[in-house]
Amino acid sequence: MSAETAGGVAPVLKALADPVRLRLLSLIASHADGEACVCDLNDAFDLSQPTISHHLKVLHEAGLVDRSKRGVWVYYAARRDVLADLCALLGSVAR
Amino acid sequence: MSAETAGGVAPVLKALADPVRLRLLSLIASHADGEACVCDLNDAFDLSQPTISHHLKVLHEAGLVDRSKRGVWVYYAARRDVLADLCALLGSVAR
DNA sequence: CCATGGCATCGACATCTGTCAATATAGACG
DNA sequence: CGTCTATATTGACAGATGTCGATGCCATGG
Repeated sequence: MSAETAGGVAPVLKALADPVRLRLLSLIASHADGEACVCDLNDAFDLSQPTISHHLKVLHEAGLVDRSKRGVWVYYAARRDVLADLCALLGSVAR
Repeated sequence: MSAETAGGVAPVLKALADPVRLRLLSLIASHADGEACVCDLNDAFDLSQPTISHHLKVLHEAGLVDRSKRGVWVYYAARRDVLADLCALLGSVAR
């Protein structure tokens, strides 16, 4: 793997490398339509609302979730393609 | 994904979430027999020998590489199965 | 127009992380 | 034994990270 590739992939892995963010992404992806409202996500954790907001921002900035505001609510949607690309890259290292 | 699963996978992802360690693992895995001597790895980076040793330790403690000493040299071998399991888990989230 | 509720941002704090120079350890070979 | 040579450990330091309370922003409803 080139240094450039590694430098590009590492931030995405870093965004995933947290138990809270892993569960957040999993929760979002397992929702119907692959998107979830922040209000639902807040209730799933014993963490403050700003902390969840922070983790969602990290996932978003890594390109792992899309963000869309509809009325008062904000929905985050999982980027399955990004996850699949990452998976393919790891698979190529394993093989 | 359960909190326990997330808590178990996150440390492995954290070990992977560094450009140097990604390239290290990739280098090790791409070697014949899937293992590489530390002396080869040191030369591939513009980093001090202790720093490389530190990163290898992180990879080893995460279970991503095996360590075997043969004479004066130490060889690290990629755990392809662990990488494959991780890949499968990410794939299940994406799907 | 003001109050409320959902979400983001800020500031602060303790902890963790990546890096290096210095030093230790441990085989191999005179 | 003494001295290389290869690798690991230690100590130190700057910068990043996860968390919270307080606060700000923005739609919606009275």
